[in-house]
Amino acid sequence: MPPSKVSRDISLAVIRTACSNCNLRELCLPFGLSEEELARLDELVNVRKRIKRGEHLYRAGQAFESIYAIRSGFFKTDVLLEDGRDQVTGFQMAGELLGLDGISTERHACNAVALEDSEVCHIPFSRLEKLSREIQALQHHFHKVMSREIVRDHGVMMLLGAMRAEERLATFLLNLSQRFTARGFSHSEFNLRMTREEIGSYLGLKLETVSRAFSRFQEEGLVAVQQKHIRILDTAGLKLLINRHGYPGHGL
Amino acid sequence: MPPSKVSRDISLAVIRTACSNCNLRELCLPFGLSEEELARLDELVNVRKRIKRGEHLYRAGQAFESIYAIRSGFFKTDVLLEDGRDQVTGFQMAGELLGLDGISTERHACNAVALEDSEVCHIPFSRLEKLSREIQALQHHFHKVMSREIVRDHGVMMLLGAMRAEERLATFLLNLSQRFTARGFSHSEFNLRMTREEIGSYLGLKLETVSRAFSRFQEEGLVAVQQKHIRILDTAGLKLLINRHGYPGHGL
DNA sequence: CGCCAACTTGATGGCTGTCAAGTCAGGTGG
DNA sequence: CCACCTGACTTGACAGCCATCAAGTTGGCG
Repeated sequence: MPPSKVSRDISLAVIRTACSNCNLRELCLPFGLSEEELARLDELVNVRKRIKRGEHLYRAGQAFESIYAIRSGFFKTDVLLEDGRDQVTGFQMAGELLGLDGISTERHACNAVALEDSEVCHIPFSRLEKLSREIQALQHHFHKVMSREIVRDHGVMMLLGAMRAEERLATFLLNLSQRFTARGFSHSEFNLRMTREEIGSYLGLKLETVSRAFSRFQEEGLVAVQQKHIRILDTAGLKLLINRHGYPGHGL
Repeated sequence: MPPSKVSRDISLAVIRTACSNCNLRELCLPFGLSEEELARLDELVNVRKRIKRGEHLYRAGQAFESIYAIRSGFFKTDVLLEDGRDQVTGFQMAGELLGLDGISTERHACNAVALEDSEVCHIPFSRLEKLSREIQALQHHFHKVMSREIVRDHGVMMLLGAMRAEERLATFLLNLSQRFTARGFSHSEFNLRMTREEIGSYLGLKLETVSRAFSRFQEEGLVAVQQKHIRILDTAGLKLLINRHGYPGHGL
């Protein structure tokens, strides 16, 4: 595992930017704001940071001050148990927010690590709260984003608590596909940014089990797997696979 | 499973109430508000509903309009898969909020069921948003509550993804104990409101596994179990049990 | 008193974890 | 440009934890 050396401060090239020009407007905080409101958000979200692959955006325990919007790149978040076990709690891509977990205790509750060279917008939280007291649409949208995170987490609980290995992986692939689609990329072909071990941690499986499930999907013609490159060949087949184990005598 | 007959409207005895007199002030939304601010919250949260054991407070798919603060009683929330599998996503007790999942899509994303006769305070969400634009402390506290839910969910993911059956149950019991303590009840002795099957669903286990784990805890003198009555005899022992399976060669 | 849901306990099996060996791909240095 | 090296991945054999199936017990309630 890489982070053996003491982590220096993140190499942050600070750049001016503007939500009003961002092509992720529709996915991110600016959603639904008027021109004038957008301009006010711009004043707040005006600093971008570059995070290189493998570096931490923040670590569990650090004081919380800001949330981050992913401008480009790919992240994972994870939590650690005292004895060294860890659990990946999510993978985040462009347009999604990082750091919401820190509001609760004013300290970050998880680690956020870039899985590829990335850029994030820096959003001081107290200023966001101030602005969302003034702009109703911003307030409401922010609440929706937090709520969506809660709903997403419940979906992961379902996945971890009630699904078998292949169902979990199928759900994961379909979810990735859908999120890539929403960003204008191919829904059927993409590169995984994370290792089998990270996928396994997220899905509550060991890396060998993830690997075997991929192989089986390939045998059955559901996907074409070549290392990190994935082509989804049979979306319907993957969906079908997920709902086959509910009632006894439902096919298997 | 009971809900076979068509669910009539919840029998709701509507009662006037006031946050300013509520003995759950310190746990609930009013936390940190001044006298005057409290009075304004009172205007909003002025209706109480009674929900009888087994009844739904809301169902997945219903239009979202309000969140609910539990005044007394005990609830579970769960999500359903199309094929009939379900996953309990949480157990909620007095002072906790229900319905945050509905903000995202304006429809409830899960079911909320009373596990004993309960009372909830009804909080129209649009009015809460309005008030929290005007009262900074309320806004901030509400954000903290949502964030806390996210952090809690990540803890459950850790539990489901990285722990074994007995660790999960121990974690669950310690969590209940801590929450009862915060409400002024005994930390070592309480009654479970949920069945073994519901505990199992929450923990990603079958009811038989939950039962066996209880028996084993009893054999080892960690807890005294008599049906739904639980006495925790060795808190330290339960905690110890949780961190024994991390690194290889860590005791087991 | 009897019924039924909830719970406990035992026997068995299967999914996934563990351990191990081997393959592949990408990057580095000669 | 190629050999080497390393991390990531695949595949196989085996084992263990938990699910499944089944029978019996308990406790609450009408």
